[in-house]
Amino acid sequence: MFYVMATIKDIAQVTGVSPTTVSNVINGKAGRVSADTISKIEKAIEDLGYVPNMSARSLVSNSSKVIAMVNHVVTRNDSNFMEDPFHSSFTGAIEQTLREHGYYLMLRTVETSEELMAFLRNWNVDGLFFTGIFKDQFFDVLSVLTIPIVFIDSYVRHPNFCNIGLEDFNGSYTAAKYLISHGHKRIAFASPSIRDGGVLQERFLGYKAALTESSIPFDKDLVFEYEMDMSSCLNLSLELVKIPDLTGLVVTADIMAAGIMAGLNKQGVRVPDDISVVGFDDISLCRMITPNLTTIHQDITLKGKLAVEFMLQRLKGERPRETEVILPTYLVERESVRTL
Amino acid sequence: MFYVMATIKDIAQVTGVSPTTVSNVINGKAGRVSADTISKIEKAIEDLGYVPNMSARSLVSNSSKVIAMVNHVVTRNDSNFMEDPFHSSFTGAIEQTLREHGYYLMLRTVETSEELMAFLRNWNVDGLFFTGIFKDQFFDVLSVLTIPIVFIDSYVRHPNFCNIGLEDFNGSYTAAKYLISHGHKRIAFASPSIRDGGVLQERFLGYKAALTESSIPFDKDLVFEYEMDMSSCLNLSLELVKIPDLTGLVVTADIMAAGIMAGLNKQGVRVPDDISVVGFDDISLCRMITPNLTTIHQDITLKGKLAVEFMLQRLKGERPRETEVILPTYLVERESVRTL
DNA sequence: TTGTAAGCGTTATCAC
DNA sequence: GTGATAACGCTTACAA
Repeated sequence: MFYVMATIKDIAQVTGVSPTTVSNVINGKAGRVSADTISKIEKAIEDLGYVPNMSARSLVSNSSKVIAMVNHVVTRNDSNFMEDPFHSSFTGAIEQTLREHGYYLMLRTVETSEELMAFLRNWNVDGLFFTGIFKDQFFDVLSVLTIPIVFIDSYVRHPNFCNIGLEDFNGSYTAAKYLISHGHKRIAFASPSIRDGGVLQERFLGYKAALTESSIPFDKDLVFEYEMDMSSCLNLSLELVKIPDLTGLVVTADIMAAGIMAGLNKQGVRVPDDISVVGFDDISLCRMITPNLTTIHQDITLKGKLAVEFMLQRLKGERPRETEVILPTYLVERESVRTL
Repeated sequence: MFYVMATIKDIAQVTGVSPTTVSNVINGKAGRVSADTISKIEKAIEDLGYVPNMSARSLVSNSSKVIAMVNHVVTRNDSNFMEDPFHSSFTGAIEQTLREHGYYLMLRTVETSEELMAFLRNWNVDGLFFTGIFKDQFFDVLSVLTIPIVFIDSYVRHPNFCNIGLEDFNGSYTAAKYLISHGHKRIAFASPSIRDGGVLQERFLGYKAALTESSIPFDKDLVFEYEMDMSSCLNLSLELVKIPDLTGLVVTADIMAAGIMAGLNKQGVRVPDDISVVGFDDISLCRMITPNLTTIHQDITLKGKLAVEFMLQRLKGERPRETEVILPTYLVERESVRTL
């Protein structure tokens, strides 16, 4: 397949030593090898352009150096489902750090537990990042595994797992409170489909708690579950303008907020004059739209860093003292909220 | 590592046949096996939860089923380098189709040819997606390979490679022409670092050609190479407002255009009243910002589809008649350009 | 300090 | 139809 594909045997032959010795040198067990042979072998490795065959290693060593980033496949509104700046910056950052530590990143979406399990065993996967899992989903499979598993944004607790989470409840709570403190009373909540035990549910509960705390009756007609893509946002804005007295809106993602605002704008409804909006995430988009979006900030870079850190620790066999990190959120005040 | 890890041998033992027979059944060489044993074996496979060990397969068969998506690591302005909706939607789409055909996707960034080569041989990679390569870069390595290679957005021509490209020249040409036809004469060009033989160079040349064709002298002080992140865009907008008589701006990416527009806005410079802007890509963001961004459309989903299609064809050993597809671009008229 | 040999899970060749 | 056996490239006891 490739021009040359030197193996340990080739190196051994050229150098006049045994495969074992070559292997020892490669694996840094240099204590057992004379300086002379080491340099001879290293030269041969260089000359022949030897690179280890990971499949062979994996086969014999029960460690594949493969880390998987698993996404649960979600029903998506067709095409532009992932015009979501998150995953990419995230995945990129994770790949980089992993690579620096000698690991390889596989991407995979799965639909069922069986699929997941099969995949993990196909490749003898060493570690697992899992994003956006819901309560009980895949739980049967995952809790059986002994490899390091790092969850991102999941409300699952288990001693075997690490979780990098976010103050989701708190975030939306703050958002709603902020609107309330600015005189708003009729506040809607917009989010993609809210599922049990998921991030969005927490955010929803935060929103609700803020209302209750301020003695504002919760009105479930003000909760809108729409997809994040542009046309869904447009449709949603059509609904919003029909609501009498609506003055505030809490949204669970900046992109969605931006889409809605564009829709409202088209309807002649002004933000923040007619409706005030608070987003979630604080992506750079917030400063690109007019008005600049007031939002709940989260540190996505840190999230990625922590996730890999956890993974690498567990990979080394260390057990991090904390099995969970909840990153803080805070409100960034911009221009999309008006005082009533 | 996992609770059970059934192998072909186990299946053989349970069924009372030889590993060879099991292997034959698994690989659909059923012609050689009696219907009776087949069903026995299939049952055992089910019962024991057997899944093939890909490492072993890879080792023996010279085919790993691993497809790599390789990105050239770019100097990036620190963190939020990849807040770019493209790669993620792209990668996601590719993974999905690949998976449906029994392949696995590895993500990898590389800095040098050696690194790339080592990686490919480490895993005996079956196929390669390569994004954003520049002329001659990695060329030495890639032209030696016999595995299918699909380029995306690369100006490299070679009989071994497939390339999914875009009318980059034409896109920016159209953008500039559009501005010119609306009465603009001082038109700047904003882009991330323009490298020889890259996509951005083509776009730059398109812009330049439009000027020349309309007898507008090219002024290299109107070419701005800035990163795409928000703060670079802000800085760039600071420069732009200093230029006397500047009325038009051609930008090579929508996100960048949006960032610049936000910056201009902050300076009290209005789009399109003071400066008209044309973007590139037509991401959903265009309809979220005010004014809606006039831009050059490209079909990113189609790009992904074609890329996998090419890959799968070549993987099957077919040689596509065309080795290159250049996707069309066209201008989408919105609100960011004013007639002078 | 170095070498021999077995074995990881799979497929392929060839014999029965 | 079915089954030994070897081989893929590597690591690891165990010898020498």
